[in-house]
Amino acid sequence: MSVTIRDVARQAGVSISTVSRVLNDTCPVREDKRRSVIEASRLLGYRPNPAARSLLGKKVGGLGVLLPYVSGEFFTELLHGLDVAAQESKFFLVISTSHGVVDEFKAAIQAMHKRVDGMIVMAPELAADDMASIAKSGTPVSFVNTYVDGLDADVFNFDNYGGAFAVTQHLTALGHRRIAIIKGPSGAGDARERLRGYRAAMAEAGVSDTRRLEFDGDYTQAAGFAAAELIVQTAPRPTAIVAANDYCAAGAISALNDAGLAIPDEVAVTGFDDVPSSQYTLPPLTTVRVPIREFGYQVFRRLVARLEGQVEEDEFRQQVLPVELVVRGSTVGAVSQRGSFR
Amino acid sequence: MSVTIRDVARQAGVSISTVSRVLNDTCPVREDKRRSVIEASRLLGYRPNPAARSLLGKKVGGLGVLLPYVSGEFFTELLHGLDVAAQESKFFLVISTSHGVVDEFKAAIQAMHKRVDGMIVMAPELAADDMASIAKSGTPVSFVNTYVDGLDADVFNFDNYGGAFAVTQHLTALGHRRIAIIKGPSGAGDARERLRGYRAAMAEAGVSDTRRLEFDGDYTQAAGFAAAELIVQTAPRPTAIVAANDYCAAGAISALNDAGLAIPDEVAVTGFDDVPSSQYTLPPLTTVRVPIREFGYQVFRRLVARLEGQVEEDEFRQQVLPVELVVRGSTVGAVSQRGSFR
DNA sequence: CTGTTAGCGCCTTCAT
DNA sequence: ATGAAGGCGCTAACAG
Repeated sequence: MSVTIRDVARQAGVSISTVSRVLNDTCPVREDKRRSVIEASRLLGYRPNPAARSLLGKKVGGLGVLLPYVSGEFFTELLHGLDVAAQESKFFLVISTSHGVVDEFKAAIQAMHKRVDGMIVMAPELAADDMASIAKSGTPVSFVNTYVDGLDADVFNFDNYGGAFAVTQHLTALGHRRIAIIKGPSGAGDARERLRGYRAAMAEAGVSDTRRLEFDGDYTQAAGFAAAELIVQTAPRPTAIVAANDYCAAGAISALNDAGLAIPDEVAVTGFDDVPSSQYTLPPLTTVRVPIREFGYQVFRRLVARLEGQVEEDEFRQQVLPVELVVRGSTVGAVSQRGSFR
Repeated sequence: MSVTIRDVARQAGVSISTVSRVLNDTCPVREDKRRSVIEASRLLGYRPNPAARSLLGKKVGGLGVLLPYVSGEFFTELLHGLDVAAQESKFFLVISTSHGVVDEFKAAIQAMHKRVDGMIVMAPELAADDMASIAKSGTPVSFVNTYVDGLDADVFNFDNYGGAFAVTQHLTALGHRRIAIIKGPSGAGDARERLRGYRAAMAEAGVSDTRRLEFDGDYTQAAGFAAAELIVQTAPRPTAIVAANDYCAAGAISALNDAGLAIPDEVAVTGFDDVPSSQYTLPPLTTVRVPIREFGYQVFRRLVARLEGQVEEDEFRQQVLPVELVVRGSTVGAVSQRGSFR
């Protein structure tokens, strides 16, 4: 086995409590003993066993992160923000993915038990009561991108509604009226919010019935491609497409290119998220910028504040982070301007 | 506190040993007791405390991953591969980053102690003896992208030498002779290997002295930009640039565009890694494809095999994974072909 | 100031 | 087949 506190005590010629006191700096210890403990500890290469500490009810120093995936630019950016915050706070990150499968998700939650002091959870597919029970499990949790009310947890969302409203309004302001939407997965709260924003902006422009303009999708490029193929066959053909996210928009752009339709002159396209690669589509994508990394950072900081007792146990916050419209060539030819909508 | 094995025992009217036996399926237990234990356990929502288990010398079920960063397409892809493998093997991932700072790295290693059963480490900046001491720490370790001999650990590398050789040879075959290279960080083993490959291919083409053609860089886009600015001022001007990685190549492309030089007609450019965005540079980048995700997966599997005792304790493997030349528009105009070089 | 002791939750002999 | 008891490494009372 590895070296324990007892080995250090023996080596230093003191009791184990003295070693503990020196290493944790919890009570004053005579200088010579203190020194010999420190030396013995270094000599032996002693590392306290975190399991033993944890057993005594101490914090373990880890934060769990539960995401659908780790790949894709969205999650990458989120992880980056979390990582920066973790480094600052001396927490380590335990990461699990659910791949949208509820069972994998629950298994991951189980696995986190007692291994982390808190959790950051993004689980669009999870039912409200499952979330509630996680929130009550004893481990503090922050939910991300979650539209469930009354959780005993902090909840952080982007302004999905506002962003979708803004990008749709941008199109109506350009004169578009037949604006199709490629929706996100029907179960996901963020996708619903984006749909709501689209409908509201359409209604404001006088289009109150959008049923014929709504097409199914699931945030993937493939779905965007397939939906756009349907859209271009619709008569009268929509003059613009609001895609639920950037990947989906990228798929739509491919389909429009295949169909020989000019973007934005014959069909304009918009996305959502502003992942880095959206600057490089042809034409570059008009979209809604989401400050993902900053978002991750803030979520983390708030959770750490709670763990450190700086937040009342029963004080929960529901926070909506602003987003920003980014106008590029996929809606207005040969122009690249950016505007904030609030 | 949370519910312990004792609570379950009381609820089920048996001893804690019986509970343990039932839950771990370690010895036969009378059917009715077994059932009441299972029910009690579910009723109370019992979760074994992993800290207590770990204290008894059991595996903790986690794998540590230590990387310079989590952002950037390279690390993202690597994480993805690791994540897939982790999910399969029911391991959780503990992730830490060093940001290239040796002290952060060492702190992270400390933090992993006894919290994980094994570690996957990528630390280009770490000294050989530090690696050796990590390898001997008791926790099995796999090193990634590491050029240090004689480690008591598995070591996985890409064929950095071969890839650089191939991409340089591709240029010499096109007739180029004044081929500049923008190097990676001088301390990094992979960068050294890439430089070696470049020099070998140049020598093969009859250019044995490349000193005037070598420019400093550090894998960043900014460095690529700066280096290319120097390169275009060189007389006689190089006709091609081998960049140490794709980001660096992207910076060089920007600089060449700013200088009004046509790619590839006046200056050809190559990268290394084939990160996804390299398909979208203008022109698309000729580069070396590295199967990063697959790589992560394999590294993980091998480590798990070791943890499960399927590998002899003192059997270490040094593995080099093949790479592939991808030819795009940045070296040959209006063509997009892909070839394997081995 | 310092050593001794009692657990934290669990698994594992050792008896029964 | 099952219960009692010891101990993993550590911290925090409790005595000196």
